[in-house]
Amino acid sequence: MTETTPHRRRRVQAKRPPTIHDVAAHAGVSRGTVSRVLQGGHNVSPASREAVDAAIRKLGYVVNRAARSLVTQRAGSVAFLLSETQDRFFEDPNFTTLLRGCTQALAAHDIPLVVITAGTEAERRRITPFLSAHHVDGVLLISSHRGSPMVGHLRRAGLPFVCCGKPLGQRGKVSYVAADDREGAKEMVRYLLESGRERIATIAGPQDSPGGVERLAGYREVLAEHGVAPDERLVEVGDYSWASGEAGMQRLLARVPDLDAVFVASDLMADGALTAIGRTGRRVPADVAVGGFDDSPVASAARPPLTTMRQPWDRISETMVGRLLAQIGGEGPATVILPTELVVRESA
Amino acid sequence: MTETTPHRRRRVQAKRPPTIHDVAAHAGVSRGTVSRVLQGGHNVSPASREAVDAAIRKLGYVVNRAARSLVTQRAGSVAFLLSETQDRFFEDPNFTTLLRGCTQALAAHDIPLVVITAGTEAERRRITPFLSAHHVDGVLLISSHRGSPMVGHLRRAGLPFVCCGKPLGQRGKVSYVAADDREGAKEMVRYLLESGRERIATIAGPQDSPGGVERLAGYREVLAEHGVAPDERLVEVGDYSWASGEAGMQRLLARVPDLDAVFVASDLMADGALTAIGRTGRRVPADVAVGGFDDSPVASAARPPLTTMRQPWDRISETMVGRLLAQIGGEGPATVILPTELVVRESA
DNA sequence: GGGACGACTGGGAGCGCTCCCAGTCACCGA
DNA sequence: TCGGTGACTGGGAGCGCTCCCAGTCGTCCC
Repeated sequence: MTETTPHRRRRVQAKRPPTIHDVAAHAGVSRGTVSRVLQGGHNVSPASREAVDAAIRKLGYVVNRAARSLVTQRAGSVAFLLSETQDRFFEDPNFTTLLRGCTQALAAHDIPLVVITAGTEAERRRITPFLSAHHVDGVLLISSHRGSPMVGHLRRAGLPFVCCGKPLGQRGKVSYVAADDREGAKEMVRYLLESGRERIATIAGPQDSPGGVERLAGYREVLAEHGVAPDERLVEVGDYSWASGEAGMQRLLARVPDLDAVFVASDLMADGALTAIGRTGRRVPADVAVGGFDDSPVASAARPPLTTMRQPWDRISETMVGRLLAQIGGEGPATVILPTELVVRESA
Repeated sequence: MTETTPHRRRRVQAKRPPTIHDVAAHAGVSRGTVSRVLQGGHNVSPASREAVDAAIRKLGYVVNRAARSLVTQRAGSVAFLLSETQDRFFEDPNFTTLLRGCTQALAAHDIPLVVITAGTEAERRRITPFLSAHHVDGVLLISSHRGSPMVGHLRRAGLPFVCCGKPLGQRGKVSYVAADDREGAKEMVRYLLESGRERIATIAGPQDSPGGVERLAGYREVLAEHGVAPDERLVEVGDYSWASGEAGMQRLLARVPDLDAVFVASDLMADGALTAIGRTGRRVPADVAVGGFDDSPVASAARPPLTTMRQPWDRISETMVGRLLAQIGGEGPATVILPTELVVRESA
């Protein structure tokens, strides 16, 4: 009778971390019971729960995410996907605020955040398999441009996602969270009007970005509501960069020397505008009032500090994460618009 | 004779993604052979390899990372760990540059980057189990302060890690990649001396950060080498923030009105210094030359644009990733110092 | 008394991989 | 002819979990 040699291989390794099996043995219960405690402890007697908790603490047990993922078919992580030319985002001061907010909001749920860039076609090709294989459970999509190709990819992959800002040029229902750009712009322009300004110019954001479009629309709307005749010579369009703000302001001042206020669609551009104004010898806010948008760090560092509309980044990131988790949990898409807040400093 | 009912449960679900088994069946080989192809194709006949590749393409097969992790005991991902008060980093323009560089360098190896913050004690407690359970294979540690507690944690967890910048106050060998702060500072001060400046002040960085210490040391060293008597009235210490640069410059000018140059340890502080100088009616660079450090975006946006030392962020992040992967592969710790580069603009 | 029910538990099966052993087959040199 | 060797392959075992089924108890109601 030959003895069966059951190739017990058991990789030799220095002290493997404890498994659910060890915990079960220590607590004198079965693996099933430990697993039940791990996911909330329903249908577990108080005595068992306590024994398991004690064993977990004693052994320093941490669940093995790979094993869990394998059976639950869930990655247990979420992606922060930058679908945009690198520089545009990485130089945007709002970007880090958003990243920080999302990281924190997810940390509360114990969900790791994976950062992925998809600025070029090559990068998109590389990450598509990653996404369609569901190596993350959902995606926070950061893209400011019209028609990001990622929206289509994500839909096809069947991955839940939430956009930051309204995605332009998309058919069908897309989840997004955005600040109320139009209402924010209106409030700022209204504030300028009410503080007695009469010739209010604007430097808008790029017209292929939702913020750019909406803020310009808000500007026009308020003026119309107040019976001010539209004057296209008072409108410049920038690209959110410092330089475009400076250049835009220069053109505005050349065209309409007696303007007495300007609503600039981003703080960075507003800072550039400040420089252009200063160069002509005009004083801010005495001669020209300047209103920005974002309340990014440059706003308080600018000279004079900028009056601006604060974007509620904390709430935006929290809401994005909340929505994403809801969608991963099976809920349908939704859109959330959050109010902005006027921050009065010295420039207006 | 009761028939054994083998509870074939096989979760019913809409079209599961193809597994290695499906690929094997399609290619007419065994799972083992597919697996071998997946990891480089050693000991696989060309015919098999080709059949497997074709099957993979046809089925759109993507390896299941969870399953692989489970058996290899490797997470297949790496952490970007911010061990620092949130704001300090998230407002640092270099931070995003570094994050971008690391993401890109890792993307080339198909390794996802997980962002983790550990600014507070509570956060550290939360992430410690995550790290010690090896939910990532290694850590890129971003911390500018003396004695980050994370170094100890990581050591205890046996996780490979590489610091960005020399970690202060650490015993034992720690891997790090840093710019040559001291040599960079020396080059800048040398440049100021050679362009005829005689009373050169400095606004140093915080003295609990390696950059702060080294750049100040470099400043002192060059002056000594050139036979300039040390004068502590010419030294101010800031915290890298815009405001501290402005305040420091104000104090310097009050104390030593006839200084004709200043070496500022960061561009952000240098921009603040510019404002303080401008307010006194002095001209830059005619009256006071200003040299910064970093070559961050503010350097070119400043008025006048800053002459500064460029930190080689791209190479730093690439090198950090390279070192980390080497350590994950079993190599020992190492330190790498990369040269900085003088960028001459208008301020000096 | 007996059936129904709810609370709780144990443990088999299986998630999709990699690892490793035992082959098989051709080829070579003695 | 035969053993040895190297290239290649198949498939069992097992990584650490969760899921689910089949139990085992009390309890309660008819």
